[in-house]
Amino acid sequence: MEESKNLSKVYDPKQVEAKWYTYWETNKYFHADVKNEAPPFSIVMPPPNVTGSLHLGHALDNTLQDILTRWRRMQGYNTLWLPGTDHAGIATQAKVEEQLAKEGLNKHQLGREKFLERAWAWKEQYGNRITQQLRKLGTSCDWDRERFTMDEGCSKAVREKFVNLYNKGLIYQDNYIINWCPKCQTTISDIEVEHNDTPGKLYYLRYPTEDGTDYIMVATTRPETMLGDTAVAVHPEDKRYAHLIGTNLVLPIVNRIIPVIADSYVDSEFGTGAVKITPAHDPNDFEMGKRHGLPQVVVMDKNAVMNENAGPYQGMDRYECRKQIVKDLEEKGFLVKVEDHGHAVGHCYRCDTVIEPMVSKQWFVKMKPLAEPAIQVAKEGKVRFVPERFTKIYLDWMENIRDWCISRQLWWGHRIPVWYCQDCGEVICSKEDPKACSKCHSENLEQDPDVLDTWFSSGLWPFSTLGWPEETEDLKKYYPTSVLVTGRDIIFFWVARMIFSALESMKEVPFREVFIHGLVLDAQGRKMSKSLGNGVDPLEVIEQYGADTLRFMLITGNTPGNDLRFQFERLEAARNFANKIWNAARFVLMNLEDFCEDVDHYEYSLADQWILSRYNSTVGEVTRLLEKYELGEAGRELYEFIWNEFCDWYIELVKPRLYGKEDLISKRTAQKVLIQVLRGTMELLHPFMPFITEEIWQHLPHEGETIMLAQWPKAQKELINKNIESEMALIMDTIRAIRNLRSEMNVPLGKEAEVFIAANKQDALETVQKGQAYIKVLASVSDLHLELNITEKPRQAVTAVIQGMEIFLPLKGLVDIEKETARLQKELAKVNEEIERLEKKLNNPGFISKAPAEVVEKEREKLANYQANREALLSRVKTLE
RNA sequence: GGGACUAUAGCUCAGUUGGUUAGAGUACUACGUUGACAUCGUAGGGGGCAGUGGUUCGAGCCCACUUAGUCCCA
Repeated sequence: MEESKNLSKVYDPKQVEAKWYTYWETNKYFHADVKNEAPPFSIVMPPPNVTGSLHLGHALDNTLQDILTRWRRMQGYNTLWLPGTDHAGIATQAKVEEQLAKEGLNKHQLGREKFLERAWAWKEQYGNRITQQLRKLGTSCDWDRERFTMDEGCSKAVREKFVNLYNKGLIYQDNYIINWCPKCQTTISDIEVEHNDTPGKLYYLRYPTEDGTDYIMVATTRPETMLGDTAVAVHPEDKRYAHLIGTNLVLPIVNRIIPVIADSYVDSEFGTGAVKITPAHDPNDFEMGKRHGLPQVVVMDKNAVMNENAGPYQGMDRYECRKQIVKDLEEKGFLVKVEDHGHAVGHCYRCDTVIEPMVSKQWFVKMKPLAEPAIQVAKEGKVRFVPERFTKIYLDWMENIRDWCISRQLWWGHRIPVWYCQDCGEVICSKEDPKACSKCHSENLEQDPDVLDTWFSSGLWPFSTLGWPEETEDLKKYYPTSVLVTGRDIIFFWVARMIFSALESMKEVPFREVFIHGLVLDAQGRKMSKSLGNGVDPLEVIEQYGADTLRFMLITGNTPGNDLRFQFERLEAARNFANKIWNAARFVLMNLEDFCEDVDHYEYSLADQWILSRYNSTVGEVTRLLEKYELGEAGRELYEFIWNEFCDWYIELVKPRLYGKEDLISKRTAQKVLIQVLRGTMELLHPFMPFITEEIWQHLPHEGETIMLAQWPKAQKELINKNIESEMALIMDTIRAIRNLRSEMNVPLGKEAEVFIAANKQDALETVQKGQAYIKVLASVSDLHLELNITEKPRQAVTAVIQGMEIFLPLKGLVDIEKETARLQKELAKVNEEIERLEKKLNNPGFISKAPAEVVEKEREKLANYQANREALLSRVKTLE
């Protein structure tokens, strides 16, 4: 306890955070014991990119998880928070390629095997960075169980899953229109395409009929794709073109003969109502091409450069080609007009390159059969989204799902476990690398060069990390997990895929609840991005303000599912809160030196009973809010309790008892209550601000090794006392009223004053009597004259009225009777307004008959109160006349 | 084109089953070096809840429409 006297006046997070984290981790407090009989509570961490670094989104996501984890652990659950990282195919490969480029190399020079060695080396070098950064945030996850999507177990799970789906006929290979990123040189899935509104042009082109007597005008945003046109489509009911359906057109420049087809997909309102169809380079055209059996002419290569099918344009970049083709069409008279036209253009979510829809042979997962059960569980509430509205977003997507393209033309990732026999052409899909062809026994096998979409492995995360496909103890104990905490931006990418993957493999949901949070935006409400340079580095924030402060700032002042703006003012407010707690604790510790616990007699004062009542209400309230995932509200509740009740009132009320030497019992009681309430409050706050609470808790008398494993406080209902609370409320109001009068009359608190109080009711009189000492100290009153009805009310005084009780602050010679009368009249006017409003309400028969009795009763009480105030004010005005 | 979200004090946001005189932080004003804290204390000013119309005894909260902004999907 000696060192407590030396606690610095300002809280310094640096001195405590590293110390406690090491203590927790080395003592294995984060470790979940599968043998522990308590009911399980488990979370798997959304794995950050292995080579990434911590950003505010991670900070928010992991703070929320840590709060839930620490809270449940304190509640006694067998709590597992399983951490890990994701191999992040495209992102990591891109970084390794970047590194190679600096050495003047590219991956083809290196070859696949060597490249992968480099990639693993990169992973070894940077893979720990983000997990170290997570530690700085205070995350209490079980590092002994840390996983990586490409570790042995996860890789095994991926193969198991792929082969199972393949054998069920749910994985197939097909020529299909995919999204090709010319920069990343790989396909990306539909949801990895970001559609940005881009200003563009709408080109009107004239396609002549075969006999040259007529023409159809089509409108397009991508004239260069005309080289791959294999039809023009119109709506079957469009009268303008009815006579041309079934006839042929001549494709300008190329001179290919293409048919006019009718398809109800065409929007007659758009452009000219006639659409050129390029099945190999547009997803909608692709579908239409399939319906009508149209040929697919691919006119670009993998670099988005025009290929041999582009004739004279071969070798041109797609945009260069666009310019040239427009020019040529114009010269030849095929270009009719050009209009400005904004439209959504698909960009690669990784590199922001405009993606090129292209027909190509890829692997797909058949989604309909998998989506069906995934829809059911959400509808039946077996997976519950918080906030609830995200259920609809999830369902809309699931119900309109398209097959999932899972092959990626990358090297870094899980290689597709399919081999092709070079001799007999047999296709072998196998969990183990096959030695020979199962059909012709040839050993001349070649594995499919592609790897799987990263999300294929992260889709298995909740069960692969627990040991699947083995039936491990962990899997039995912790699966299904309790809740998944993640950002609303990856509901489709990840949440949905985990749900359908789990249902297929485990026949059980992966998690019972999904707690969705919003994005962390900058102070102006913009997304943080590298290109804007508006990102805030959480590690710098931790360095400057401490992890507790960052955590508290991130979870308060925002509600579940909504985005949150990062503002330094709010960070300062959280920092000040930490400092306030620190100093309250310092105060308590400084006054504990002579405290001994083996006292068996305590006398609880009104203030003691009040703070215990408030504390116990807070316990109940915080617990209730956490159960509802209202973490921000729970944090706010604690903030208010600590600052506005414990510090502002209780500590102030208790000071005389601590400083006084006479009444030892009273002093001991105050010390006991201070310890009890502060310790309990630290325990409640611990999930939110783990470091400062541990530091303080360790200094307070306590049992156990760490606050982390302290029992979560239980509300003692018998200590919640509404009478005590309303008595204190009257006393506090009285104190405020006196302070108010003093402030208005410029009587500083340093100068003691005499005060008269005329209570209008016996119970009010008794309450104020009980609170006399408090009033004297906190309102700086020298003599308090308290009577039921004062016969001689001081004339030279200013007055306040609360609940019909009159408070007089005599000011000899200082009171301007006229001014004071005016002040009272103003007050009276306000009171009259309220009375009028309430009378109107209470005279409304509808209100009396339909509103609940207690509401009516409440309104009556209010009215009585105002009437009492009016009486008092009126009589005061009279005495001043 | 479909959908979601947001609109409350100068700024950032709470206000969860409709019921005090709508709150907090921050900023602002005045006063304050009383033995936890100036990263503080006391007191104060400031909005009638985007608009319109409805339901209701009663609406910031429910419904419809409108406007503005953000985002998702096609």
